[in-house]
Amino acid sequence: MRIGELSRRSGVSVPTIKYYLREKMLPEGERIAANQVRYSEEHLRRLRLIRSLIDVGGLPVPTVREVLAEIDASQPSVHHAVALAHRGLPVLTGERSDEPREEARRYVESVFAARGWTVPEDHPGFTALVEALARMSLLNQRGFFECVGRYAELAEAIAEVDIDLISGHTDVADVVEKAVLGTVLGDVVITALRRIAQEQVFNRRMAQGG
Amino acid sequence: MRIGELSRRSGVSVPTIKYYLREKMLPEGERIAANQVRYSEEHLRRLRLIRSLIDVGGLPVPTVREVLAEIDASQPSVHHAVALAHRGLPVLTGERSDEPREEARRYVESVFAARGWTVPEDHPGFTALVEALARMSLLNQRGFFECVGRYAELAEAIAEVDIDLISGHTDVADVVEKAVLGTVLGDVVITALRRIAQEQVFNRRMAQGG
DNA sequence: AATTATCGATAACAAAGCTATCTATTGACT
DNA sequence: AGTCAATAGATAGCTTTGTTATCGATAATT
Repeated sequence: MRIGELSRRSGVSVPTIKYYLREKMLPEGERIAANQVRYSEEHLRRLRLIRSLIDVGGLPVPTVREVLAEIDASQPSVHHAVALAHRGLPVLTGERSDEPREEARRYVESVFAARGWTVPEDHPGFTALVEALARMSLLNQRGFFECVGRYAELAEAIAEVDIDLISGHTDVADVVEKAVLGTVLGDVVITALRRIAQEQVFNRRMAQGG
Repeated sequence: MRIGELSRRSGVSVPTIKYYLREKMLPEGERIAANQVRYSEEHLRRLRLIRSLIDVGGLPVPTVREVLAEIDASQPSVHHAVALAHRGLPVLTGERSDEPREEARRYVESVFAARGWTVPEDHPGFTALVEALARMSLLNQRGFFECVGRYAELAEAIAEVDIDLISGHTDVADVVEKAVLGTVLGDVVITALRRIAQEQVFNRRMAQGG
């Protein structure tokens, strides 16, 4: 198909498709003539993947490019691809370590030790978690700390479901893509479900207790 | 204190503080002279709240302003404040309803019916959820649908913890602020924990099964 | 033959979020 | 009292991000 049809079927404007081509997020099509390029169903699929990561997952364009590069690699790594995909999280690595941050860090370490989790200090998830708790502490909301253990337990149950979803597949590229989507769109799904569940629980308790 | 000290103690530059004042996110200080304003500890706290919502929660500035306005309201509503705070989610309401979207919508409704959840069709969480699943469907990842039920169950367990945290407090403004922080920073906490838990579960299974 | 689409390159645009500049005060210190 | 840094308020500028528009030359379509 030509770029016009690709645009129509994907819902992405022609200039934007050209932009993605320039940014190497979309591979070049098959050159038919000096001035003519043909695109395939694969391009359509790739475009849908890009748009999903951008407007559902909220990933910035450069991150999408990196994630796609990893998916396209000859030896793609699930671990690396998902790590890249997590650039949606606040990146808060270079922060100074003042007292509330140290307190939060010690607390998280104790919770993880209790669960038998082993996490490197510079893990993006770890630093994001510490940062969130440090802010809570700064805002005198230290009561939140007590929830972290229970959240961790439930996060583990979620992760079991996540890993179930990708295990049993052998094609590496497929697993990587599933992992990326499961993580990025999965975050949206879980956040949305949490939001809805909060209302259900809230309403139920209002009805019961008053 | 004067604006310089406020800047030093909060880590926010003077021009940025002035910007937040212009944007009505930070209330005006006490006017000492025609050309002199005094700020309080409350301003410092507010500034920390703003920065937490922006750089940990990732909320856009206009959304932060709305959330703060609700917190400041004479009769603040937890429901409304949290709804505003959820503008971090992809806002995908005006989407056309094509076949994959309809399929996703029907599926979500069946899952909710099974759990006894009642949700209006235009609920932001609902539309975000439907959109995420529709994209999965478009990308031939319909296997993800089967996880939604389990995710919903776990989301409900998370929501129980969330509601526990804010119940038992009587001051309305305090409850609203706790709810907003619990939702916005809580999302970051849960996402980070999920990411870490995925690695733990993955490594554990590798060790066991191979 | 006439119209429309496409190509690649480059420039323009819009929003978001800060940051810088400017002038007239004002406070702090010697 | 005199000097110098800080402040207020207003306005303009900057950077990044993501997208869109323009253009001249070719190619496809009717």
